[in-house]
Amino acid sequence: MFSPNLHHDTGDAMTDDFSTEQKIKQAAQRVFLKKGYAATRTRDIAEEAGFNPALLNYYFRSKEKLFEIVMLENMQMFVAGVVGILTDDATTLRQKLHILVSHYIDMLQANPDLPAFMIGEIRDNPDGLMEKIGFSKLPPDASILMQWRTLAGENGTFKPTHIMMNLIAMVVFPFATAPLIRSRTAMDRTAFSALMEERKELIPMWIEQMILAGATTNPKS
Amino acid sequence: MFSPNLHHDTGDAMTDDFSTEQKIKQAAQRVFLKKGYAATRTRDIAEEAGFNPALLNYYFRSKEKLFEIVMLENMQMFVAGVVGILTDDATTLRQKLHILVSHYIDMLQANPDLPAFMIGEIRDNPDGLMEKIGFSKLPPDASILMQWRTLAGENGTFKPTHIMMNLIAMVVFPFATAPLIRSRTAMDRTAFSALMEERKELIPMWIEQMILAGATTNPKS
DNA sequence: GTCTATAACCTGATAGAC
DNA sequence: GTCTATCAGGTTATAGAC
Repeated sequence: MFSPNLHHDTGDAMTDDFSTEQKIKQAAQRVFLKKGYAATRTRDIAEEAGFNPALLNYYFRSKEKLFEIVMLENMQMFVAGVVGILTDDATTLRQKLHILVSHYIDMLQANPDLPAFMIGEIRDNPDGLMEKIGFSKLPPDASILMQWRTLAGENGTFKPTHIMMNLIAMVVFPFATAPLIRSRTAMDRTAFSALMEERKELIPMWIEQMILAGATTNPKS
Repeated sequence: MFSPNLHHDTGDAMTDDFSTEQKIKQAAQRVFLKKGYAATRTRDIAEEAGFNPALLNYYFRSKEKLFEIVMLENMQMFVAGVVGILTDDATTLRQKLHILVSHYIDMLQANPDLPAFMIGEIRDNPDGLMEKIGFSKLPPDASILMQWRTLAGENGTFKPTHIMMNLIAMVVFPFATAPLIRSRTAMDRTAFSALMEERKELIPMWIEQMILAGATTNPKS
């Protein structure tokens, strides 16, 4: 039903990253990411890529089709590699947290507009593209879940969902609100980046504390 | 330069909440909040309010003017009352955290679309309406800052900015991503609300831990 | 494959009757 | 104050020349 290349194949086995099609896709990625779907005009994309607006329709048929492609790739960026990290039997829980947080912060430093874009899309298209993404659920015996239970005890006092929320929130939210944070604290882009680098060490530490705070052995008892 | 009522006064002293003007504003609030500025058509607002599209221009002259008004009120919701909480000499730090978190969660339970809306606007209009908001900086001797220093020691190992980020992130982020969270965890709206109610107790606890973890007395020493 | 010209459509805003 | 009808402007998409 869905094909990334709507037009005929080039005949070349390898995909040429400098082809017009690729350039348009990359330009679209940048513009959609910065402004969102509704606020983006196809002319913006053509201008950004330095091409004629008609080429967009030649290669991708419509703005919407192009958006779906870019969208899908952006979403996959969010989940790429994560399952591998979480199911690795060779790493400790502490190591997993470190690797996961570093992985995400690095990715977001390179793509700082991604969080706001995703949040906008989640809103505009609640059930639309959400399923298309390979957000495959973890198997119940995934390494991280076993380790989690060991640390928190079988009957931790609050749900893992809370901790997951916190982990993602602490990593992603600062990027989503970066313009506001920077203007409020008079940080420039470099200072903000440095702050996020600090968080690579801090967030895993905080998360570990949270897991312990919810462990079976309640401080009050 | 900016006046909420562009047309002549009604002559009535009290503002009638059921006037056409008010109804349009409320409908606009709902639609803008759900879809953002760019994706909203003036016809959507008229339909939502059950009125003729022409009335929007009659009362507010343009879509943009109407948006500014609604926007401003939304943003003020975010900061309303917070300074008062943070500078109250009669409450402990722990109490302040509790009150602040409860205050925000209550407000967001009533306005769950607000976070995604704000994030979208921060992106689309980085420096535009940000200053109009009464985001008045705290005085350096604000009660909460003194109490913070007492708890963390004068030279806490990491910046208060981190903790502030975490506090806001843990409260706001779940709402910004609620549709995704609910679909991923098979929660209905009620279950999600209940989860956020739990967080009224949990977040202040976590934050306190974080402050202690960054206190002058380092666990390692 | 790429460009120019233009069609087809949509959206915000206004004029004028009631 | 509210409605109908319509305009002006801008946007996506296509037809057809090169």
